Amino acid sequence: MATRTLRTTYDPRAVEMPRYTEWMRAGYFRALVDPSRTRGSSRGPFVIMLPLPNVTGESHIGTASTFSIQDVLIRWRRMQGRNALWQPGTDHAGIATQNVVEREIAREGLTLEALGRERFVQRVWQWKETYGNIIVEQLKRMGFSCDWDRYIFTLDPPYYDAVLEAFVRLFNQGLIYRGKRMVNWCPRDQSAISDLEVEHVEVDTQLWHVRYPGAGGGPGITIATQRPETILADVAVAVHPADPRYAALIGTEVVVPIVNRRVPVIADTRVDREFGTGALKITPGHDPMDNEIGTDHKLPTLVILDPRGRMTADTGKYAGQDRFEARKAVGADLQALGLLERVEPYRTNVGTCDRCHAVIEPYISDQWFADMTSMAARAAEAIRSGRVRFHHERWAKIVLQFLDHIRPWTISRQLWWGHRIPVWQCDVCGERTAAKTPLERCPKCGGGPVKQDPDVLDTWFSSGIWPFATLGWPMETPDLRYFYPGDVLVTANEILFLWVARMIMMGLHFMGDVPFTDVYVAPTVMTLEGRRMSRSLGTGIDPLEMVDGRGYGADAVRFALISRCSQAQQDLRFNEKMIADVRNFNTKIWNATRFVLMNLEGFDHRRAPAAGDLGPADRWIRSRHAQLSRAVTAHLEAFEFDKAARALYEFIWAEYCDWYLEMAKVDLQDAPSGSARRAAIQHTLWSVLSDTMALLHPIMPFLTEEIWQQLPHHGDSLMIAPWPAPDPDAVDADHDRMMDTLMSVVRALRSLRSELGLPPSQRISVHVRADEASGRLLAPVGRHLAALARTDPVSIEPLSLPRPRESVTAVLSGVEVSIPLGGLVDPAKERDRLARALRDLDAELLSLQRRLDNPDFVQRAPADVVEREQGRAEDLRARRQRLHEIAAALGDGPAR
RNA sequence: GGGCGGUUAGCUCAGUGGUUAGAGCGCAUGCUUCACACGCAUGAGGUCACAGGUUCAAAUCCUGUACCGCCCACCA
Repeated sequence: MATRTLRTTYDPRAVEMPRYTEWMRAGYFRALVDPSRTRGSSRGPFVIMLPLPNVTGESHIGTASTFSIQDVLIRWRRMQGRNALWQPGTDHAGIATQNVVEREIAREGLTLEALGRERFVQRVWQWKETYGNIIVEQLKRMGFSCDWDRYIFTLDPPYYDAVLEAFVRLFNQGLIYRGKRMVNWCPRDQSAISDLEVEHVEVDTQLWHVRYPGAGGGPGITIATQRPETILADVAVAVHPADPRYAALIGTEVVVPIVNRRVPVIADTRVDREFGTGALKITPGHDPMDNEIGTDHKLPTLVILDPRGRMTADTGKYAGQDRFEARKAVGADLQALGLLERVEPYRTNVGTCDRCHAVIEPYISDQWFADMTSMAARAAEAIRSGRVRFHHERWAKIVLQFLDHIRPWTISRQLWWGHRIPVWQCDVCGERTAAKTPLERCPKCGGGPVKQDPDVLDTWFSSGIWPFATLGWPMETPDLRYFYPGDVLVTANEILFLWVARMIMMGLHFMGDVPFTDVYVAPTVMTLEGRRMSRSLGTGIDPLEMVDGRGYGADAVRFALISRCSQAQQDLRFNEKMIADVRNFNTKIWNATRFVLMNLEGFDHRRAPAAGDLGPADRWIRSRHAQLSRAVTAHLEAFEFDKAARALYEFIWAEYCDWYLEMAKVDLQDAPSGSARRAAIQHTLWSVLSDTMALLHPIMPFLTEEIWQQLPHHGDSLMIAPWPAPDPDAVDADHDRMMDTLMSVVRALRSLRSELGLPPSQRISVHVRADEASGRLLAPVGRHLAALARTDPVSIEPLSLPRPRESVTAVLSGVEVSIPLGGLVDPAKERDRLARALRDLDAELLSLQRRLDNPDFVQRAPADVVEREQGRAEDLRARRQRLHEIAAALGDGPAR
């Protein structure tokens, strides 16, 4: 073939997108039911459900990292021959999307009310058509090999139908019920949210100490509160029954300031005597614990805040004030009344809405709840029995903790964008009926007109059925039978409860089986300072900006993230430099390929080299490659992506490029064109590089495909090439040892050269003297030794021969290398060098000898360990002896 | 308040009982060595957070302490 010339740098921008288009066109991402590839077989299905990004989503380093891991798994399994399905889609993301569009219409001076439900929902659809594909395009740009033909949006009609089906079934099973409860209310979003959507944040606030005078004119009781505005809704003051300070007051009445309401002093063990004054004001309308206490003591519930968090009309002068405004106003009035004893600074947690960050209001309202108790128990059992495994396994404990303490799930949202709750209530008899198709009349009383519930479902309710609803459920489709249950779920730890736990619960409930067997929890990507990456904080790295803006390419971003995804860490500190480093790695691979291509004239891959035609370097790199291939596969199987990436990096750079290619240069010089020997070298250059590209492909699909296509004899895409099977026969301990010896000799020579200030351009003559074993190892690579150390041709002589005079010598195990310098040897420097070498050797020998002199060690340590240490000691003593000889020959031997 | 993780070279991290603890980056020195200066070579740099303990042997196992981070939690 003709020599190809390639540029010395690789431009990912020029190749990545066109290549992706080609893959798409070829249909490589597609997964189809194939009964001949049976479940559980080596060619059977392998399924990953993409953690569906929000339609409002944009490229984010966190998604880039979890999705890169998924693509590694999918591409690797696909190459292994599995029928790999990566199911993509996007989430309608109820509150998030509604907020975005609400802001949009607000800019036009419109409000929700003015627009009306139907027109608003239409607007959101319009918005979705315009912007909803951004995230999909970004995923494609990263090279992710999802089966886009199967792309699903959670409000697509079939998926919508599945969501309603799930609701109706749970409703009819009595697992969904309606109730008037205290829920987490977001005054900004005007909706209930679930416990999991509340983010607790630490804030500095104040603790107000307020006196409630006794109804009979006594001093009364002083309480401590963070929320003086809720005093208006107080219905009691509670103290601990065993608190001597207040024992006499229990059963008496005190007067709530401002509203002058007489309320009882009650006793309840839930009061903490240590906190504040030990007396607790009871506000059942605005505090969860007070609500419980109020219920138990049959106290009335007063409400003084409206759904927007403003004081209600019946609060007199405070009516209409925001809760925080009212807090100050009430505080001032208490002060004026002389009932505010003191205000102290106080640090505490407040609940905020995870979408809009408004402070959550505990609020009593009518909502739909799902009772998850039995589902959680089954999910917990599945995890405990190992049917679902977590990586790292510590996450299992955390999920179990959640499942073991499961609480009712508030599933209704007072929004317009989402799956509308399929419940119709009869105007006449009040009966509520769940049905997938709209009802006209009440089925209970037969005639009453019905109205549909106005609320929509929690977004996470619909994503909980993602693993099977995407495959056609509730219909028994071939897809569902073939692809469910799936295999791996890769996600960030922040949605373990919101999503992962719920998929396990729903999968077991509706499908009778877990949705996946392995959950890999990816680390959270942080800045170098340990701050969360976030666009709003300006601390983020935008992967797309790295890929195209900075020109590093998708491969570099993927490798940089994956090589640092260790299971042990829950954080991943990351910066742009790490991506730039991978770009350098890519250039290195690219140039190694150029070198290989330049040396493939006349190469025919069908001419498999005979064993005798392979040189020592060829055998060594084939041996190392076989070991690499085994290691990479094992690491991927163990979800150790960082180790797989590092093994590849190490092999390519430090073994293939730094040593093998340099040695191959020597071999190519020696092997005549057209010879079998030359063909063997070419075959090694080509096959090791090709197979390494295959191993690297799941992590860096674009560069590896590009090189695969440049290398001769690869017709089809690397995407569908077989995963390299390690060749056990290639593993060659003798040649591994040979190279170890060669490397240490070469390094010793380079080190001497550097220390003596001999520039690389200066050829030097060296004497290598070796004992029998080392001599045998070095003899076949003498030419390489000379080339790598840039010396005149060397002959390997027996160690028993005398050292050359007037030379400097490095002493290795079984080998000595000497550089004759004639009169240029500086005895002082040389003595110094030898003294340092001796000092290191002695230190090592000393600690070793101490161990060997310890009878406990010799008796108790395993025999092989003792034997090895004895061997080492012997070697060290021999080397020390030689160093002493050299020093003695110099005269004025170094002080011991 | 409960739970979990981390602490190893200037930085980011490997290293889970057995050589004198490693890598990449950064730093220093030298190099237009015919694939690559986004490179090559050589080198400096660590009392493995601290204190106890177990063991013939501890960065590694156990206990405690400190600091950093995360999750859960109705002490107002």
